[in-house]
Order: sequence, then structure tokens, then C-alpha cells
Amino acid sequence: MGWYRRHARVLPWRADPQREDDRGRVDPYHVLVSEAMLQQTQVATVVDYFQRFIRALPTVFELAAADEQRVLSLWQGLGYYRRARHLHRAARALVDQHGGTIPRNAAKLAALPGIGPYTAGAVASIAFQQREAVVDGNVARVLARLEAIEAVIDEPATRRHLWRLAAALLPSRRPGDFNQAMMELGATLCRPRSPACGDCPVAALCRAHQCGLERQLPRRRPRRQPQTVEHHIVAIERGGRWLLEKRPDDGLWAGMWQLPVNETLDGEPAAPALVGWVHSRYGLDIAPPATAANFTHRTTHRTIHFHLWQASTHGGRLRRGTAALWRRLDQLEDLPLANPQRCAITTLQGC
DNA sequence: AATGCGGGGCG
DNA sequence: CGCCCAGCATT
Repeated sequence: MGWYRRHARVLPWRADPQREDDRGRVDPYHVLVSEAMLQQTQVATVVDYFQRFIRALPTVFELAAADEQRVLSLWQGLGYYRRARHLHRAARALVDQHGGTIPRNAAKLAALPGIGPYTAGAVASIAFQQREAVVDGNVARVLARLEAIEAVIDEPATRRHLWRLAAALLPSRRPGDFNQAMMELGATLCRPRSPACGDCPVAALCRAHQCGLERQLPRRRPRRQPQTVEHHIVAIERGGRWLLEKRPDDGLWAGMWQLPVNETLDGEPAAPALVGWVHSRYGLDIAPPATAANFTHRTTHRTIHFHLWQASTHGGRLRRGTAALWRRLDQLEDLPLANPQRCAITTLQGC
């Protein structure tokens, strides 16, 4: 804890840990938003998003009153957009059922959408000084090394063991700071690849370090190989405006907007196939599209080869089941777009 | 118990 | 490149 007080990073959702009197002054709403953003996302990536989000929606009431599209726009580029929709729904539940106050109790927190065991423990301990343990990726790695746990860390039995360990180590004084200290240790010293055991305050207690095993631990289950798929973006222009549509409410990039994308054509599509597809799906007649660009987008689970095609249409009546509209490319600020779509649109603007 | 869900940092 | 990140919901 002394180490944490000296080395903790100053972060916008955190009270300055070097100022004793700041404890308890954190805004629970800030903690909630930051923890949602931090799920599977590194601190450095989150900082700017967090500041922009809080500036735009400073309290749970503004978040609850906001349109989902606006929340997604504030999340645009951060990934895992389900988190944004869950957070939005959680805010509405809090305003409707709790008068806008965030519960201090971990079980009540965990009942909210998007809040699981980790986030519930984090909010309860950090925002409300409740004695709740947390195990995130950092804590799991720190504990696995401290105790030289060789079991595969992703297994449910191992997770349960780690939670029991974390709970046993948790002090009754300042549990929130303890939890943050463990995570900070994992993020800054007890790193996955190159652990800085020389600087670690608990190296003398670390069984992995004593055995020289720190680089082998924790053990993880091998991941499935990412699939490679082809997505064909057909950018359709009519009189300076382009067709945009909203993606379905589930699956990849749910609720985000896009230029029309064909995700089913395998192999070499050829422009004629896309002409037929646009006709059948949108009811629009286009000239055979021309290639504008190709780029690759990688996520954890798949590699997507994007083929950007450009076409124009004159007549035809738009047929569409879900939301679609024609827009100038410099007037898309209100439409949340995932990164590959932003990339495609930037390319078109350069054409 | 397994899978889907983004995007970026870093060696 | 590959691995991992202040996880969660769904099946």
C-alpha cells in the first residue's frame, strides 16, 4: 500500500492517491463509467474517452436521458459497443428504480446490466469503501505468480480459487485502494511479458519469482485461430449524398451505422454480383461499382478483408427493412461509426 | 463450459 | 506478427 501511494498513476476517475484527504471524494458515477470502459480495455486507451464522455453526460441523469445513438457516438472507436448500451440501460434503471443513486452494495450493483462480479466489486470497493474483492486480468496474474499457480487460469475452478485468494488477502482498511494497488501492480510491474521483479515490493513473497517461473505464469488456454472473412462495402452515391444504414441490434458492431456491406460473398465477387445484391436488398439500380480501396481490419476473433466499392445511382426507390438515409459524408457527426467504416469514409472523402 | 464481442499497446 | 487488456452476457 505504501508502494501504491507512491507510484499510483493519476487518473481522471480516481482521487489523487497521494492526498489522504481525497479519499471518498470520488464520484460513484465516474467510477461506474470508467469501470465499464475499462472492461478488456487498457487504461491508456480509456482516459480520453472517459473525459469526453463525462463532459458530455456529467451525471447519471443526463446519461439516462440521452439517446442510445448519442451514447454509442461517445463510445465510437472504443470497441465492445455492448458495454455502452448496457451502461445506458443501467443508468435508466438507476434513475427509474433508485432515484438516480448508485447502490453501495455489490449484489445490487451486479443486478444491473453490464455489471458482473468484477465491476460490482470494483465500484463497491472504490466508490463506497465496501469490503469487496476483485479479480481482473491484472489481479489474476499477480496472484498466479505470488502463489505459483500452475493451473490454467481461464478455468472456472481456477477463477474461483483466485477469488477466494483475493478475498482472503483483502484488508478491512481501504479495500478500494488495496484492489487498485493490486491492479496497478499487475499493469505496471507484474506485466505479462517482461515482469519488473527488481522493482516489485512483494518479490520476496512471490513463489513464482523464487522459482524463476514468473515468465511462464500464468498459464492460459490456447485461443482459437481467428477466422478470415471478406466484407464488401458498396458505397452508393446519389447527387452528392451516400446511403447509410443502421446495423442490427445484435452481433458485430450492433447499433452502429455503416455504408452498405455485403458480408456473405465469398472469394472473388466481381462487380456484377454486387449489382444484383444491391438491387435485391435495397431496390436500387447501380452501375457496376469500381474498386476504391482495400484494407484489412483485425479484431481478436477475426481478420476482415474490406473491399471498398464505389457506385452511383440515379433512380430507384429505396427498399429497406431497417433505418437508412442519404447523407453527405461531412455530415455524419450524429451517426456512430465503427473504425473500419470511418476508414472507408475517410478514403471516399479523399477520392 | 464455450463463444462472441473491438480495438489498441507492446515486445 | 502474437498476446493481452480494471469482463460480461448468452448458449
